[in-house]
Amino acid sequence: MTSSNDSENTEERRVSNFVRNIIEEDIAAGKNEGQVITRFPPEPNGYLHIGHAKSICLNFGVAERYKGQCHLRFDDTNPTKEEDEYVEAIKEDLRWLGFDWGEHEYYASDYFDQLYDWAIKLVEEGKAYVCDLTFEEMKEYRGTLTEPGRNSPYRDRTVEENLDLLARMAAGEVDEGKMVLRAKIDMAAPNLNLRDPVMYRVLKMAHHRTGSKWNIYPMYDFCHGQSDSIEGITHSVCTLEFEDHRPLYDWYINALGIHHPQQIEFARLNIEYTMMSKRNLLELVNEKHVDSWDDPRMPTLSGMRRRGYPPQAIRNFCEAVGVAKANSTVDFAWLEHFVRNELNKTSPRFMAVVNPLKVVIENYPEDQVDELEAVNNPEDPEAGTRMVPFSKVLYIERDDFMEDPPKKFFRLAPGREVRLRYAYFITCTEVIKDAATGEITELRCTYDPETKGGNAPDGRKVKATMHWVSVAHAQQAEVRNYNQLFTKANPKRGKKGKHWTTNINPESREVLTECYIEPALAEVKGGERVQFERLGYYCADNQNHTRKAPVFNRTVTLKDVWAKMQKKG
RNA sequence: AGGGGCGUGGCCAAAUGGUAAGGCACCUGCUUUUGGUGCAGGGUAUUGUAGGUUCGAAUCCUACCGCCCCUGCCA
Repeated sequence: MTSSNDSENTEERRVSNFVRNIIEEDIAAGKNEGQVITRFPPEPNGYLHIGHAKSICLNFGVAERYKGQCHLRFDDTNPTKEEDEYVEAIKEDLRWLGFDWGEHEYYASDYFDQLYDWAIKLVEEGKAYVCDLTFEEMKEYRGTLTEPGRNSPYRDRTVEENLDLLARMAAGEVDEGKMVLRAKIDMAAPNLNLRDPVMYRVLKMAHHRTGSKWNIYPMYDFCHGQSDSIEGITHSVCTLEFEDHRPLYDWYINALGIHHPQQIEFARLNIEYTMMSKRNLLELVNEKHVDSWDDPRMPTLSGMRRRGYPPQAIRNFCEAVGVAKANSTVDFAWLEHFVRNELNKTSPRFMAVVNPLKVVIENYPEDQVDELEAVNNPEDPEAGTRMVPFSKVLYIERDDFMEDPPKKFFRLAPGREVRLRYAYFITCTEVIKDAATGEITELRCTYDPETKGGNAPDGRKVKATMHWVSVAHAQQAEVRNYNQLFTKANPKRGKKGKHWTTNINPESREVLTECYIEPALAEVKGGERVQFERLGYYCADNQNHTRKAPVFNRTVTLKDVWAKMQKKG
């Protein structure tokens, strides 16, 4: 894999974060024999988003940096939510990001037998019991944040009875919701997680990997720490909300006397104008606010892939964002910076007119066609050149002409001369309008044959260079311009009583069907990333794009000082 | 209110007692056949507040303020 200068520089600049500091101290102290084993533990119940990418980059990054390894483990303890489809999608996203877990692909369900044995051990030691309380009763017995809970009336069952009941639960003799296995810890603990937490619940449902073998399934809390332990994880990196669970994991691990991974919690990633919770993303999909999980407006990795974000840009972004314990929300502009930076170096340039205005070059011979040489990527000489056809009738961008331009506008206007990129200087001589609506329908211009290629022999300068396309040679295409999915930087914080979906941006997608692309651009394949000169970076849609009916998604616009000036007024 | 965390410029984030990095954003110039890229420069911080310890504090202590998480048989 080529590591770009950018990623190397970022690597150098980011001297430390607290997770790396801890690991380096551990290595220096000879802890775990200097080994570093991390893991990325997704639940296969949805698609990965950029928030996961932060965790992925951290876990795989740290493993690589310290010559360790990172496991991929699916936390599949709840058969009611998990599916193989998600397992495959997650693996695809991970590979796309560029990470390799080798043979270290695991499933929490691989440990179900071991977990059950451990549960029996805890029962035998009087550290766990079967409880018949209903949901409502359990809640009531749990107490509140400020009041201690009360012991369950089933708390003092004999070991024999507990063993028998647990076996019956496992054998399918107990209905769902009737009994659970709980750890006997402390109903008065100020940390609610320690108030006799549930270890096993009855779920008579087939599991995507273990089939119908089990009628009971371990809770995440009774599974996660032990899974890390079994795999010999040295540093178990997770998000802040699990800080409160650490004492419970410690309790299980100590009670079982097994390897103790060190859990380190960090703040999850938030980005302006988007949201990162699987629940909300699922709602966007289910309620058809977006087309699918991989809708280019989604912050999912599959959505970003479809939108045209390069994986390296996401990795560089995650590296730059850093790792800390303070909750934070990153500027959207920062993400876009990394996307542009990567794309600028790698995408071939083409001319495409997205909002056409017809231009007739009056003094250009009717049947003549010039083939003009254009540079494919000024940032990369190796990308070479291509030929672009020029003829009498062209399209230019509607925004590139103003009949009555303000001072700062230096594109085409009546009587003004500009350059058509790689072609000629042209001067606007006449504006033709629709008699009824007053809309400009066509421009008449003249060209200077001496300026072929874009330079005037007499040395005269021109203030603007514009992109264009020859009508006779252009292919029509669909262009989907995407904007922020939400109108608020924090979509969740809207007016009181208003659902967050009311903050969805009605202009998040603009579909343009009357677009024209130069011939070479029509050769591009689905998934390829290109630049439309002067407009932005685009990606041929990885599902709908065909040679006959091209479809391009806008990844991100180019920076545009003119647009910025207009916005400011 | 009980418990667990967190507060460094507009946004992230370094600095683990020695006198506030860096990036993004923003602003100025220069370069430019993308108003792109690149280059040069610039302004933003009494490090949440108030005290204290110290020759010296973002870093240690105390109090206060603010924000986040926790009462699923979800993860």
